[in-house]
Amino acid sequence: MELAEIHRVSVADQVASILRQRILDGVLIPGTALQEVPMAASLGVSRNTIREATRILSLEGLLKRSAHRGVTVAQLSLEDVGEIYRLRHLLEIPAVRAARMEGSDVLAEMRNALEGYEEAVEGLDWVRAVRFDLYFHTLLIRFHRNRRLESFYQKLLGELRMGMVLVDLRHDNPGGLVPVHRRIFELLTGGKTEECASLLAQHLRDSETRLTAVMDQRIARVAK
Amino acid sequence: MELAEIHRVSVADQVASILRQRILDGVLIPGTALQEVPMAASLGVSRNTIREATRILSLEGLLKRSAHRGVTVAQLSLEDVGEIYRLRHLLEIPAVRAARMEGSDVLAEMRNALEGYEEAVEGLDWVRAVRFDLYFHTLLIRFHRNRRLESFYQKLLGELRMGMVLVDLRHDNPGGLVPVHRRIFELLTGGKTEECASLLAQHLRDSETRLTAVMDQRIARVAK
DNA sequence: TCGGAGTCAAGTGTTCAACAAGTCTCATAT
DNA sequence: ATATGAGACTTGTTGAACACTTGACTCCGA
Repeated sequence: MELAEIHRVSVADQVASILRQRILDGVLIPGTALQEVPMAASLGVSRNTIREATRILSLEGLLKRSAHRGVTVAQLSLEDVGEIYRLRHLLEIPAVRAARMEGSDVLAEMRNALEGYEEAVEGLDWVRAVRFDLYFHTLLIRFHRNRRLESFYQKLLGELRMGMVLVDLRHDNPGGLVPVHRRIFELLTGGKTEECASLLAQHLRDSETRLTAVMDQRIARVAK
Repeated sequence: MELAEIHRVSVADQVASILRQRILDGVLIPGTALQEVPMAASLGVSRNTIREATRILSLEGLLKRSAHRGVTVAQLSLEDVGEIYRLRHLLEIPAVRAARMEGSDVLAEMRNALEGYEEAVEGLDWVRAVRFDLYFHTLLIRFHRNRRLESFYQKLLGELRMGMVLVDLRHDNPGGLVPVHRRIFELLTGGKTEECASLLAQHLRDSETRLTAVMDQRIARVAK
């Protein structure tokens, strides 16, 4: 008899997962106010459980709580984006330098991420594309072989993803990014570490510029 | 009339702070089991509030929850220590390279931390010494000027502190570390960035070795 | 018309009590 | 000595209640 993996997750964690997914997939838009009673009713759980879930997500930076005023879906500012991208440089570049290919399970997963990304782009599924894009970068971080860093990074990219799913696919075709990802992967597997690092740095700069531009437009439009 | 800073913190947050302090000061020893009802009674709050607080601290890595089995104060393994120290290298070294002295409020605080540390060592107050030691390093990170990184780092050093306060002062005199901290500070203010970085790296290696040795002894003693 | 004080509904913060669902202990039987 | 239950204990979750804030609305006077 095999040892079965039992799925024992607390209700609060499950609720947190559901909400997290809705936020990351752009179903819940930044700024949206969430009320405890309606949420509890719609998910079929008690208010206390909802409160635990929102507590979790606020510590992850996806929700923002203000006392007696309720929780809202967090909104990334331009400073936030700058901050996160500086961290991406700080952490991803050393990651490719630390990369060792020996029997790496990471590479296989990266190939999956790459293919998922390319398919999503081809199918014009923006949400999926963003998910695979950031998943690819998370895998880069895995070369540090550091669980704490990995979970921190996942949180970081979660915040970013929340902002990225909002950009409009028609104005901002991500297709141009496909070759970059593939090239990064090839340089990495080819052992051309320094070339890979500098291409990655360039890619990060481009990505930031692109996101910042869209956010600027959005801000301008709102101000109008 | 001035705009007064109002201190409106939820009870759950206050409870979390109290428990956090007790853990970081070594009052609550790693491995200790915490029960909800007695805690709630002793702190004069409800069970729900206690649960929120423990949820917070478990996300910080200071408590460990296992379903239906209660929460215990987290215990650092040797792997954890290694992981944390690798992150310290990864983050602190670039921090001194990024350091810019222009009108820095950080430097003044570092001097405070330094003096607090030296006083604590002189007074043989180990808990205080560890607190100031790690505070000094937190300030180093501040040169990155990145709030997310800072809060992550604080969490990291919190975990470490939980382990460090346990070492026995008599067997492991930290006095020898005083000059190192001061020297790092001097090199930093003197603009000798590279010397500072390499001294810091050495200091981190020493610190890890020292902690690991004590933990090894402790493990051996328990196994006996 | 405008601005401010008082009023009120709605929502969050916190507590309490109850029950469901695991876990641990310990006495019992083999 | 090793399984096996029964039962006590603890955590997980719910639902209801009440205190406190907040924000909007009304009403009033200038």
